[in-house]
Amino acid sequence: MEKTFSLSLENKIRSIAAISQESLSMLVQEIQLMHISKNEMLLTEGQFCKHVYFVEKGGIRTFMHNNDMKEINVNFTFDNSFTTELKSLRTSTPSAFFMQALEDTTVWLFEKDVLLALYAQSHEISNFGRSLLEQLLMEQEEHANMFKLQTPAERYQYLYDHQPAMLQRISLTHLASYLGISRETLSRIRRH
Amino acid sequence: MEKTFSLSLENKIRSIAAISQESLSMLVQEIQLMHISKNEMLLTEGQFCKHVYFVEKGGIRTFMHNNDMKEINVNFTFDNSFTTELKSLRTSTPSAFFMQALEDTTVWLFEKDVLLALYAQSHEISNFGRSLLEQLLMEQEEHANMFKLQTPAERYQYLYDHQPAMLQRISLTHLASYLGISRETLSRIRRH
DNA sequence: TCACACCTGTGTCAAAAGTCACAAAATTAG
DNA sequence: CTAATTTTGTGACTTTTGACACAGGTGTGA
Repeated sequence: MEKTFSLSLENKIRSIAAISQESLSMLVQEIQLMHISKNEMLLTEGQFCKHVYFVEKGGIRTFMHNNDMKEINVNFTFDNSFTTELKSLRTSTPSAFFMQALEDTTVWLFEKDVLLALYAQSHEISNFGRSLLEQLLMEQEEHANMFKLQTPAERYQYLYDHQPAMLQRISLTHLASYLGISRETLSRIRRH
Repeated sequence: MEKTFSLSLENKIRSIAAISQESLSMLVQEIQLMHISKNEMLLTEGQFCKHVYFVEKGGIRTFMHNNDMKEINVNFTFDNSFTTELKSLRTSTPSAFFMQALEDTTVWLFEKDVLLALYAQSHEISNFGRSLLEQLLMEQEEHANMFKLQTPAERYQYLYDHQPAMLQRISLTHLASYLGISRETLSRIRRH
């Protein structure tokens, strides 16, 4: 662990909510920088998630096991994005999910208890927390609607159009379960 | 429109976040009560959503049209629950969704601009806003995971086990698109 | 209470996706 | 650089789901 100025993090925070230099300093004062290597776990099933994560560079997949013990990916987080396991974080229960680095990854850790204290001290930080949640919820709703409105081929096309960079960094195997289809079907969709 | 004391609303707010009597009063001071009859629209596609809704009694479905202009239900909200169209509310864009009463329904309206002002005045109200979002996000994540982890029959069984009251109030036709399957398939699943 | 609209169940068939098996290609580790 | 491992592509077959058609049931409003 170390700590260094991060312009990309500062820009990201400012893009989510207007914030003064003072509040920004408070927010990033106690965060920790962490490097994790490809395939290492950021969070394991059963652990308590105590942080909000900001992926500065690299990629994280969030997955769980289904009834057949197959891995099902539920989220991918790449450069300059926030993520967490909200249910575990919020309710202080063991995580049902794993979080694993897809590449060598640099992550800033925002500790839950520190954040809660900061919310009480600064309206700006409180607004930032709420805006971040709003953004995550809108993304999640959009993703959920993909499953109801579109066929598997359309879901793939949607990512192809809206998140082309993601497709370069996620293996077909991992992408398939994220789209709710089998590896073979995705391979055949991609062929055209 | 009228205004009346609502114990169920007060209890709901307190269950989401600890709040003093003073902050609670501020929060409910300007909200409006609205009755809408079965099949009436609470929000129409293209309108700007300007409120967070609390359904005191009754039921609301949120739906949109797919490519074939078929109605796809994306959410149901019944007694004692909050809902809104977050994307429209948050980004001040026209709603992509319709919201319609499934039954004669009583709704409290929380105006967006009033809420934003209150967030700046009271840490407790600000915390309530964040907690409500956290809760909505956890529900949404759980719902999205249903589609990746479970078969249509398992998804129906899940609702049967976790939200039995909902199944009594939603028509099979509406439920089918919510579960991402055809009306006929749901009918056959339900037969056993 | 009667007519009409809407909702639900079901049979038949077609289309889509899953499963299994295995080969080819790509990536990784030593 | 090479062997081992992992990932991807594909064929054959099975299972699941969707689409269409239509009958029977339910509810609603005039």
